[in-house]
Amino acid sequence: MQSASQQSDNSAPAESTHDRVLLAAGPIFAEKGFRDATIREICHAADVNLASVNYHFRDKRGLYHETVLHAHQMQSAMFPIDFNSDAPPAEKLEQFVFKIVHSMAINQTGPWQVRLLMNEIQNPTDTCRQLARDHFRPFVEALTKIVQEIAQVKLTSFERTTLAMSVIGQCMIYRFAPEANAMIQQSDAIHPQQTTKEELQSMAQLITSFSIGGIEAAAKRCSS
Amino acid sequence: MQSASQQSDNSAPAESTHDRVLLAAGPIFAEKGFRDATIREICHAADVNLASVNYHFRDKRGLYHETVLHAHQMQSAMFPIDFNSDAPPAEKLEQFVFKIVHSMAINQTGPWQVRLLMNEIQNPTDTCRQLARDHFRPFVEALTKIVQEIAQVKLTSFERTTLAMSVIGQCMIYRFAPEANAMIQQSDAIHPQQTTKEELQSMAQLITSFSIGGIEAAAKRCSS
DNA sequence: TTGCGATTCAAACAGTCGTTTAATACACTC
DNA sequence: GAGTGTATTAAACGACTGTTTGAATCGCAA
Repeated sequence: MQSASQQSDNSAPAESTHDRVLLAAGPIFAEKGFRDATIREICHAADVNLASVNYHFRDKRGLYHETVLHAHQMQSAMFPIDFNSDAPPAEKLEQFVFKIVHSMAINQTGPWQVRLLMNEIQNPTDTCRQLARDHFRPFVEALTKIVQEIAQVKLTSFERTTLAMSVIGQCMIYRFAPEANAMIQQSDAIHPQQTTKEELQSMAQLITSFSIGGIEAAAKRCSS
Repeated sequence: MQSASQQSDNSAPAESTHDRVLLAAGPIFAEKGFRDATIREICHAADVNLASVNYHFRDKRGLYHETVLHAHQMQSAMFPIDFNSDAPPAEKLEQFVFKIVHSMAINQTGPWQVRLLMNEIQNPTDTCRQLARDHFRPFVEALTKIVQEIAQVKLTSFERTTLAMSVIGQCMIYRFAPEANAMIQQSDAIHPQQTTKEELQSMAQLITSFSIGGIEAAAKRCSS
């Protein structure tokens, strides 16, 4: 197998074959999906031999698996969040919304990391199961707690989860189908292509206000 | 080309080859996606010759195109909506939410029509462009008008659209990634697999309450 | 029956894919 | 310099894909 690190220098251009393939695979898997991306194209982009994928990653799925995990940790590191904050719940909710919205809409089509993770979520493999267990579930559970705090009245498990999903749904709708979104809103200006930082900011604030008002209204309805 | 209708009887078993292929293709395209579905599998399921697809639909894409359009009109006919109702806006919003939620969660994995349309929306072809122009856009515009009515204060185009998308996002989040959703909520009961009619009902009511409260709260924030 | 267009059929075609193989080059120890 | 395990390479393999082809079959009018 691979020899950990044989290069002693840290010069950027001299990456190992392993890493060159991993980096090249990301955008290609993200754009074309697992099936339509070909090993030949990836190896060509990485400028390595065709057999490299099978040598370093066992097979195509192995490469895909590592690519998705790598993409997630890049994406996750860019937007850390404090799960144990003692800020008021409204502020914590704002943090969550900002994290999701910003991590999803950095630039036009979204970075390839986001597209890759979206594909994996929509067409999940074992990789997604692993991510769900280790990252997504704790995230959703933390959000659910915040929802309960904002609601004031005691909610059932069903109500809590539905409201939390409402918050997440608002943030993610833009990234689930960006192309179709652009088709629908077309040249009507709005957020598709090239969302500015200011638009992103006000979008997140709108969603936060919407969510807080929504949770309170729904909770009032639940208690009666 | 095909001879319109050569069969005079309406007996169910004797469908034309054209229709048998169309019906068989739906669930297979829905489950496996365009690329992974093979015309050999479709033709085998329809019990017709391999060359039938190319004869009746030109090529694989032609069959896919017709299959998606057919799926949409089946789905659309099942949940009609009154665009020109003069009911109070809150009631109209409730109608919209009910339509989306119900049309998306009929049974566990959703009917193949929903899956097929979701795939097309998430990975759009020209078929999606056609649907967006003829159906999705008018739908979103009608919803946007309702949002404006509920908001009371005059909203900008950006605000209107963002709030309308918030409503849609809440409804669709469950169907964009049903498998991943199940992974996250796992055995925690909740709505994934087998949503009952009652759950669906209360989910739609929760989302409606959430949305009305959300729109009012966001609008109040916008006007200040 | 004969002729004709529409449909169905078995078979093959041409291309692409992931993977394997066997030979080679490399880095390093003894 | 011989030996050794790792890494890279060009070439091929075998399987599967969408599509085409040319003959066979059917329904039906003249």
